Amino acid sequence: MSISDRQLEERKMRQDRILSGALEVFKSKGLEKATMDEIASESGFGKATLYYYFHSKEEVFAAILENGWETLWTSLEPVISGNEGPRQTFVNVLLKIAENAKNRPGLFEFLFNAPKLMQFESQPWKKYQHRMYGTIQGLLEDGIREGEFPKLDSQLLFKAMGGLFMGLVLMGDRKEPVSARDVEELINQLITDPTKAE
Amino acid sequence: MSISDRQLEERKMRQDRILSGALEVFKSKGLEKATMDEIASESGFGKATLYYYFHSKEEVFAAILENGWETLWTSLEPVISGNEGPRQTFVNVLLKIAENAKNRPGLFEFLFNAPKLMQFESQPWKKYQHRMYGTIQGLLEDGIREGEFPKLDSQLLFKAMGGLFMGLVLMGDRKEPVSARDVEELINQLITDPTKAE
DNA sequence: TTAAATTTCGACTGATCGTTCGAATAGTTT
DNA sequence: AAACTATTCGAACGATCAGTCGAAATTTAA
Repeated sequence: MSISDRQLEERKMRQDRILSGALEVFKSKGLEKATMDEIASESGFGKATLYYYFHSKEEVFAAILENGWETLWTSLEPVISGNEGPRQTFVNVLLKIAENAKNRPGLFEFLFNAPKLMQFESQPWKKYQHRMYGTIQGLLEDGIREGEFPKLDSQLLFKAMGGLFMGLVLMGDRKEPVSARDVEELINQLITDPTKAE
Repeated sequence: MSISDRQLEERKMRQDRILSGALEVFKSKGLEKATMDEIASESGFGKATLYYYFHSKEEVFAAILENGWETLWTSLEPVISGNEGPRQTFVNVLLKIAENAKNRPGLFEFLFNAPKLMQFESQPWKKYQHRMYGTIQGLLEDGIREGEFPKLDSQLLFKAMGGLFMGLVLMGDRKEPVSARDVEELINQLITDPTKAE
């Protein structure tokens, strides 16, 4: 007989345990300064055992990103295929991302910032990243076309709104995370909505 | 006799040459992956010579940040002490930063992003950073009080506007940097100005 | 129970790289 | 020119650490 379901499941649990130990270390040290020894002791395995589950430190790192992006994207899909207007859908997407960020503190700083300086061979998480960015860009374009956003270059608007959101969710002290209410209020008060001009 | 002015000046020029070589390397490799050998060959000195001018790799890095922040802050001072309203002054500050970023491409990504994961002993550039953030926060508070921005929590507005600006200036392809015109137009069209509500 | 497969791990290795050494060269002063 | 100072640098050192090895422990299958 081959390998049992339970075995596969347990193996996956061990991988996840390694991954979450690794995330802690990466968060505090960054990719380069994090050592496999530290990841090992943080996750409760011997160093060599890590190499039984992953080929390299980079692979561990990549697995964290891949997992994170996939989870994020999956949670976003229903929001995106909802049938509200572009502007509201856009806000809903932000709210959902903020919710994710709240549930897994620290991970999202990674998802968005980590891959800057990194030329691994394959970056499978980029698939999700591009999908997400594409979707958001599309929402903004639709919103502009329908007059729910000011008539601006959509690339520019994308950068601005992307940055704004990063600033809200990922900046400053982690102690007081930004609430969903804050995000929604802020966008609606701050960002001109031509359809609501009095 | 002691050391001549010219000698001091030449020494400073050599330090600057090292710093700008180092910036190139740090930009493409990051702090950890950048090697002193590469910085040496990039700046045209032998490796040991670097240590004649700086005590360590970290000191080189810190000198880049310190220089950059000081230059930035100095260029900001006249803008800040101008006597336009808070909102316009805020826009002017952003424009000035964008101008700086354009003149020294790549440096500003550093100034704002690099010090995240870094616990050096002394971080003298933080002085400028705090001054700048404090000033901007003050402008936003004044702007809110005078009704030039929506009535929002100023911390939140600060994060949002900070992020927005980072997104504009530091995100995406470096090839097509955001122009001053873009920044100004975007802020004025995008960010609600209650005094101009029709 | 015994054989086979899976999982674990401490000790070792090899490469990388920050930093130091000591000596050579260039420049300045007397 | 001689004495002194400032500058340069390749070679060597030593610490760190990713990744490997081979054997032990544990689990599963027969």
